[in-house]
Amino acid sequence: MEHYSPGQVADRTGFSLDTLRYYELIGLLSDIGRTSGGHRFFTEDDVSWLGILRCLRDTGMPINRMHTYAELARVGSETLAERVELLEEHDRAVEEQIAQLRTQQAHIHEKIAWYHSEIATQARSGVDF
Amino acid sequence: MEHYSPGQVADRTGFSLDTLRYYELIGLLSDIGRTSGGHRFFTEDDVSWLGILRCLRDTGMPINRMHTYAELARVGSETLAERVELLEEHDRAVEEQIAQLRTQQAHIHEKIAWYHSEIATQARSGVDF
DNA sequence: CTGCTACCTGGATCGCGCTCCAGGTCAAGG
DNA sequence: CCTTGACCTGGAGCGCGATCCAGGTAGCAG
Repeated sequence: MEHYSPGQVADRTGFSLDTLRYYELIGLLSDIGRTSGGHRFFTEDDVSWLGILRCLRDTGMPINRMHTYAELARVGSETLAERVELLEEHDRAVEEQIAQLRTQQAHIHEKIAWYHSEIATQARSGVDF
Repeated sequence: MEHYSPGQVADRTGFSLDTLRYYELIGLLSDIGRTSGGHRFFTEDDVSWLGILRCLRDTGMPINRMHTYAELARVGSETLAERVELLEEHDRAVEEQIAQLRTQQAHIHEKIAWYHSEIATQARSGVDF
């Protein structure tokens, strides 16, 4: 127990096998276990770390930033403050991103409303040939 | 008046000169005016169309979707219904995107809170060498 | 007319984040 | 044992959305 094969981890995290290997390659994952035959196995901790990566990735954090975070985590507890700062900065970026989306969405709404009135006008003028 | 040089349009829309040319090339812009010498000039309509493109792009619409929209717009008023439908679908996608971001942001908040408590604990235990 | 900047074209290149492939090895069920 | 499917490695390739470049022309201020 507490060991997962690459395939199981792919299923649980939604990352592809290739992505898992890629993440290890570029240093987002480290100290991934290996069987005597060279096959990877993941621990519960690895899986929850992947959960964090997924969350950061899905909120648009670039890989080099995730890499910084991973390196801080690797160092140990003396980097807790730096890590929380990085997350807080990212949180602000996410907030900003949402605000931007809302603003642009408002423009889309205006455009949609304009289309509706245009369509209504067209209907009234009897254009249906 | 009512004519803008590529450089002016770049300034006003925030798209680079290269991007303007690229958008024309791939069919997001059409019937862009040319001087006798072959230099482009943009009308007020072109600029506002670019405003729409910017809005769609910034909310994550892929180019091939923008292209569909552009083609519908090119056809004329009989595609109004299709265009509004496309925008409404995109609007739902944006809504979804925001919801996703909020969900993931909540996880980030949890993580941040966890870090703060961890840091507090570490402070209490007097680790400051 | 001269200079100078803005603009032109076609095509190559980039950065990101994977994704795919060939050619092989491992490991578990029958 | 043997098969079969999951996994391994190194490296090439992809899709998107631009971005850059070389070598040349337009067009305006002085």
